[in-house]
Amino acid sequence: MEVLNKVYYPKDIEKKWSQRWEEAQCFCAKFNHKPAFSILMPPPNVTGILHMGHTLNNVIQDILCRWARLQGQEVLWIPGTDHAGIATQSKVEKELNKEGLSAKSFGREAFIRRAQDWRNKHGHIIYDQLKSLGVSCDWSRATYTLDPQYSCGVLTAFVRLYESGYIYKGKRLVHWCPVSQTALSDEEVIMKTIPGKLYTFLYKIVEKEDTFIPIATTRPETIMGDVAVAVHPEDPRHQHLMGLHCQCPFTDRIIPIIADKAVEKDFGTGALKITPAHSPIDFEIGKRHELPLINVFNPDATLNEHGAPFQGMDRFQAREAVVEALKSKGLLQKIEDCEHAVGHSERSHVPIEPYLSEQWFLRYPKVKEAQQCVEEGCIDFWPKRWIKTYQHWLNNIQDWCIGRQLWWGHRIPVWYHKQDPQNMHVSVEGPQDPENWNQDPDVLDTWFSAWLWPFCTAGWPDKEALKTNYFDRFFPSHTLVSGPDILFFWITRMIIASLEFLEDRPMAQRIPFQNIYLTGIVRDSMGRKMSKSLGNSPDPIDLIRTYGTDGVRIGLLSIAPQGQDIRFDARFLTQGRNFCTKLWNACRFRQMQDECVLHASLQDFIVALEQKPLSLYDQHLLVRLHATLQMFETYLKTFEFNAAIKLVQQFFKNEFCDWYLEVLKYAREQTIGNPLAVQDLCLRQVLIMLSPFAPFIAEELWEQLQFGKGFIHEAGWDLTPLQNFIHTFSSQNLEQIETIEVLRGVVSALRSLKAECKLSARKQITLYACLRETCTETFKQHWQLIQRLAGFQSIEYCDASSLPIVSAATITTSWGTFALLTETHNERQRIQKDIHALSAHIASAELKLSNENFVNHAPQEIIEGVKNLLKDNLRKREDLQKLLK
RNA sequence: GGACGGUUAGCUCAGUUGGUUAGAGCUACUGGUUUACACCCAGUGGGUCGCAGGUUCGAGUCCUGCACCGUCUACCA
Repeated sequence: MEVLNKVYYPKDIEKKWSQRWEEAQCFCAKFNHKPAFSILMPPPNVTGILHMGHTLNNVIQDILCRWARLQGQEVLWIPGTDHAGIATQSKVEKELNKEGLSAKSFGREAFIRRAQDWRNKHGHIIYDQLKSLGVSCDWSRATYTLDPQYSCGVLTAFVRLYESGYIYKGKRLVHWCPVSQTALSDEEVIMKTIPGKLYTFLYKIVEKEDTFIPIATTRPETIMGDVAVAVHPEDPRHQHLMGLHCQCPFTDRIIPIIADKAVEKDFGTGALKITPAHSPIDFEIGKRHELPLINVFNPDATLNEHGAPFQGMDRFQAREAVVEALKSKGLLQKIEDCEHAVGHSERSHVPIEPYLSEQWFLRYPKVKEAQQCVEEGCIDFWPKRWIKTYQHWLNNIQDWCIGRQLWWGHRIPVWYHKQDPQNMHVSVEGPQDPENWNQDPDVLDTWFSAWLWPFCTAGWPDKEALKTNYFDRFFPSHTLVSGPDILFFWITRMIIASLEFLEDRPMAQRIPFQNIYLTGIVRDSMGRKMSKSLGNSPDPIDLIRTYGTDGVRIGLLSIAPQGQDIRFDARFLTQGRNFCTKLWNACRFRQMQDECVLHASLQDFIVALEQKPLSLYDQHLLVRLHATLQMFETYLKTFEFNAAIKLVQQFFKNEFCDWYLEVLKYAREQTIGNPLAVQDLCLRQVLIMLSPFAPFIAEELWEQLQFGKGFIHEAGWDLTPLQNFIHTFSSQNLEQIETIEVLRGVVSALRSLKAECKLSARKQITLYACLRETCTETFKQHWQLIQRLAGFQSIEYCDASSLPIVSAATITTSWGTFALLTETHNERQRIQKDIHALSAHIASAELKLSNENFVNHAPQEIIEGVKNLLKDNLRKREDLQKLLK
């Protein structure tokens, strides 16, 4: 018969199955009577390229989907991409700049066309990369956040929130990115603690000759925007100055010295310059004291006319210049080093400015409900500890600045009348007479579209679309899988949006997902975050080329404990690849033994098992297989993927290959048991367990070995027939089956004995055995196998006194003592060492048992356990002591 | 400043409700290759479980304090 290639070549096989799955539309969700299961794929940016984080996330989602399919559920997994406002806009701007053009000169319409072109050209890259990971999502339902229907949902959400009073326009300090020149939300600002300087300047008191007040600041460039100096009302140092005025440097402004409790007495000089247009605290103080707002910056953070005499300078240049100027006037008292936290733009990495502007804000609806649904357990977190973080954020939630001064995105559906700009029109369709209106120039934050993902992907608010997409069947989804970095950006907001917009349902039907699984961060082998600038982020596509998709998936998952950061090292992928090869070869070995015939169902396998009586080795393996299957199921239910994959690997390698197949080579010669049927069943179940993790190789071998008529994911996961079958023999025979474990221990001990004597494993010599009476029969029953596995020519049974002692190496097991004739020195010493070790264990056990407290308090089974162990050790020691005599 | 996570073998990590002599994998070292697989097999070595106390008959596991590493979060010019 035809046998597999000697080596597994993933590339062709992956291509073949990707095509076959797609042709058969395996992963398109259908309407049927199966239980429904769905997952929301976090949409990557259209500008994105696949990184290790995506790889981990999507593989986990794929495992959940494939596992659900195995269990007979109908699975919907919608993929998609996000238009990524700032990221895409800056990418296109850069491209234009290269051509010597600027976005502004290009104009809004032309720019958007250009961005669309860009998306059409590059949008498929991330999809192709995802496909090569083997993800089983429904590509026919792929959604893009700027699709017309999706956009309609976004605008509808805006209009509804506006109408119910949650969206409003306000003039206040926002986080301003001087590079992208747009406002940002709180979440897009990253606080970094950086070293800076704290300058102390002297402001001249107007009312008193030659008197100064020292003020401390880290931002001298905003001095021209000062409108007051504030001190703490109870600060003794400045009592005499309160109510007086001082001169604002570089301007002719006379500014008051005011008292406000927000000033920290102990920081700096205790006197704070108040620049309400450039600092949130100052803004609040300014409001309380009705101070004017003076903005000294242009949108790009160069100084404007209020910043004279430094107009036109960049903010950092201006800082130097101001310091120099005041120094030359003798008004600089000191410069100190100081660490302080400065907000940085998440995208362009520059320090953000608190900047006064008019923006759209959202006051979050349904905050209480969002907390409640987690408290009540409608939504569960994995790992649980994230619940605290989630609740903490909701407790401190701030209004969301949703407007962005960009062109790329959903334009805000608000129009201002040309004659009367106070007259606003807010609707999805826009006004009837557009010629009389100007639309708001801003677009919405990208996350304002992403937070609608759970239902806009199904066509919300269009009721017909929701129906044709079986929304009610597949909502809520089962699990959201993501990194914790977008817990607030996206996950929490999706919960709020779903609670708000699906209002006519009970809470359990309004939440977007039942579980939130937060993965760890993939770091490099030194524990650093992966980043472009460090160049420590491997390209998953390269890794797939080297290790195969399944190798990458297995390797990555086996080092990803639940919610813990991952230290990535390619050598783990080597393990994954090696495992695939091993699996491949075990199947090849099966083919070499005998023809494989088509088995259509699990029942067929069991029928095959019943054709011949099973050996003890067969029975033992089947019992182990069953235990493995049950454990596997538990692990997947509790999202312990790394434990699950390790379990399968361990069963397959240690129990199946290294033990059973070696036994089988002997058993076949002896024609005992039913090794073919046992192998078939084990391989079948191993492939099934592996299929969510390593879908390509599993599918290929499933076909090669003819384990079913259809795809492997149609195999089903009902263990009952197997359980019943195993019960037929294991119930009366369990004790005997368990002796196989001891047998393995004895074989291992004998191998070790030979190795220690520097004898080759194949060296055929005589084994001297001094067996315990109760074990003699069992030992003899397995002797031929032991002989073969450990390599002995013959055996001589003897009692302890006749064992050849001094010139022999010995080992003692629970079945008895074994010895080899060899030129070993120090054998006595070795035995003494063993006796010594045993004595320590014996002493500890005896101490325990003589402790009344222990005997009175400890549970019976623990005491029994200690007693048995003591007995066993005592006997072993006795055996050894006999040898020395 | 607050919250959370981590600290167990050279490395990466398991270790359930406290309970028998703390386990894997990788690496290292030794040896082997018979009916699959050198992307293989067998064997060996290696740990006062971060530190200091406490509770208990019994602590890697529970409690208290400390140290170090990391993440998030709020920030004072």
